Amino acid sequence: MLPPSLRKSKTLFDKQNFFERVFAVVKKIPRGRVTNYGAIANYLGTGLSARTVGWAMNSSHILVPPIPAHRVVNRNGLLTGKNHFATPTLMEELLAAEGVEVVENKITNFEKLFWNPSEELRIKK
DNA sequence: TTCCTGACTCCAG
DNA sequence: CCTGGAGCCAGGA
Repeated sequence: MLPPSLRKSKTLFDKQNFFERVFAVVKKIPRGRVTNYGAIANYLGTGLSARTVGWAMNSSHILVPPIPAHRVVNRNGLLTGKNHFATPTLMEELLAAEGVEVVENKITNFEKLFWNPSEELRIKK
């Protein structure tokens, strides 16, 4: 039985390390590749809490140095978080600089560029 | 403490 | 193909 303080989170990951885990994964995303919130959540074992991953990204801008949050988009390859960057076009520009083509706020060839942490990082169970 | 919101997803119509 | 509702977790008011 989990202690009351952790019982709320059934996925029982240490809340204090959750952000660190998210950041650690994001940092490992190869240049020119992208992933989505759900994949990271799944990798961390939080499964259905993709929103929390996005929330972590929201807090990431205070990090020094900042993590490549622009490589994380939603499941459709849509740049849903672009408005949270310094400028509305910064996210797209950063991706373009890595060779990732973005059209209408959407990453083209998203399936090919998709980087799945659960596979790439080879989780042992 | 309760209520609300959100860089998400999934599922039913 | 599009829309709405529900589940999810952490912070802020």
